[in-house]
Amino acid sequence: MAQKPSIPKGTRDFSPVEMARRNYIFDTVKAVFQLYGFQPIETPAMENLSTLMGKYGEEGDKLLFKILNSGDFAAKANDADLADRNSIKLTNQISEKGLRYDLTVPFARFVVQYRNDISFPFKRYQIQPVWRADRPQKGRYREFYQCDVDIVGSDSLLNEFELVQIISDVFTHLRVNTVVKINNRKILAGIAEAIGEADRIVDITVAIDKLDKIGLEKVNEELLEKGVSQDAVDKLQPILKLSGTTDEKLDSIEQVIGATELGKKGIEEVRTFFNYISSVELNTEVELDLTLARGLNYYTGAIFEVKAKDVQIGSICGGGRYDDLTGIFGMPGVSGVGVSFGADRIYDVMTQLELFPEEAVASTKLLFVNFGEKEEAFCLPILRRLREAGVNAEIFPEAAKMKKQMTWADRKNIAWVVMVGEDEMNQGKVNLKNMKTGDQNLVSPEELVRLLAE
RNA sequence: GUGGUUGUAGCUCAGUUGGUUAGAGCGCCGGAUUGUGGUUCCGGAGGUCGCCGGUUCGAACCCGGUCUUCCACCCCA
Repeated sequence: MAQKPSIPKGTRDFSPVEMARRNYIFDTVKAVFQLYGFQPIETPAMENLSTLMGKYGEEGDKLLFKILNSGDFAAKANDADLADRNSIKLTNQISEKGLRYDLTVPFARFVVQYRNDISFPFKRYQIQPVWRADRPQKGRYREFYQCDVDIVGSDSLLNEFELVQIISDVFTHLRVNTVVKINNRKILAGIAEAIGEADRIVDITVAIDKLDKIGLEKVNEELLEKGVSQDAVDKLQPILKLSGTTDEKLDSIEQVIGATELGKKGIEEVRTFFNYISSVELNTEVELDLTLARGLNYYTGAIFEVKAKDVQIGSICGGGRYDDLTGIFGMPGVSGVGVSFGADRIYDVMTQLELFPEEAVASTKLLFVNFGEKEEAFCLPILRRLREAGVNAEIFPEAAKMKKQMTWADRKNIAWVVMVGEDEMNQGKVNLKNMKTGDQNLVSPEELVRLLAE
């Protein structure tokens, strides 16, 4: 029985038009990365499960796609675990590889593995798909592309500043209105410490991150539910209600957390960062958002998130500083900072806003209509010369009906069509038709090449 | 992972309380135009109604399961 062809949930095919648009995004992102001195690397789609597991928290482990071992893996599995139907224990025995979940952890692995060949600070970019066994919904796919830029081996906040400029440049080129939100994990840690709940930092940050989504009351409820004391929640209130300019926010929060070591350091970092920001003109708004807590467990300093102003779709770019990601792979004391552009979400935003330029869909410039063998022989050398001159050109591969060939050219959005029949061959010329205006002219092959090569 | 939602022609969607042969628009193919596309006119093809099972004399319609879509939660690009 012929089954209906389909692809796995949360994955997508890309048509030529979609690819042209996606490449438009990738190309501009790439160009900006290179402008700032970053170099590309690639890593395999699959990594050893041991390098992936435990890096993204408990949730993350569940969202990893695991790859079954080759061969008769079931025979080697432990009988007791098989009988128990213990998925987690069983997984360890039948799977040792997984699809990468992001590009940062594989990059950390890469850095450690090639530490002797890399000169630090190492600035790399990486544009590849990642996979998450999440349930798909709007702007959320199981296979999607990330465009990562990271600097490892430098503590300087100049790197954070460079990243924000990259973000600004990318979205300026793409004509997407964005706001960059900045926070600092050290400030969050300082807050947790100052209110006497230092070890609850994760629960606290996750809860206050939802502030603009569920409101102050629900956040407080959630905090209490998670076991944060009433006293601590009370102390947190002034921080949640902070407003004003960046300087004002920093001044007020300093009064609360300035005494904690981490908090003090965090405030200092954010001040330095904003000094850099104010030293140049940026097209993008940069805002200190103390409720911004998103990000993976491994962030230790700055946290970034970029939102599209005109479309609601979650963040289209995010990142931060991680002080010791390479430590897990046996290389401690190397700090890194980076951001990741979500190409698929950027695509969705740009589609919704109709921001793709028409030229993004590159196509053939000229088509030779095929009239038959003799005419073919006449056209082929001319076609060759056009291509040598750098003109995207092609000939219809068979002598199909004129109407068929014209329709084909029209649908492929080809700008020019050349028709050569007996009359034209006798005169040694070709009939050049402009598909937009409908105008037709007899020109010599030399003229044709000259005209189209411009 | 939890709760909900969606699925009918290539695409967007109609389809009466369950009742003959399941429709439209767009697209596709052919013709008017044997050397001219995008406009117009005429004609044509295309469906196991997501899949499997059940109820019924009878199911696109009711019930169960499953897959898919989208949404909320969780989390995230």
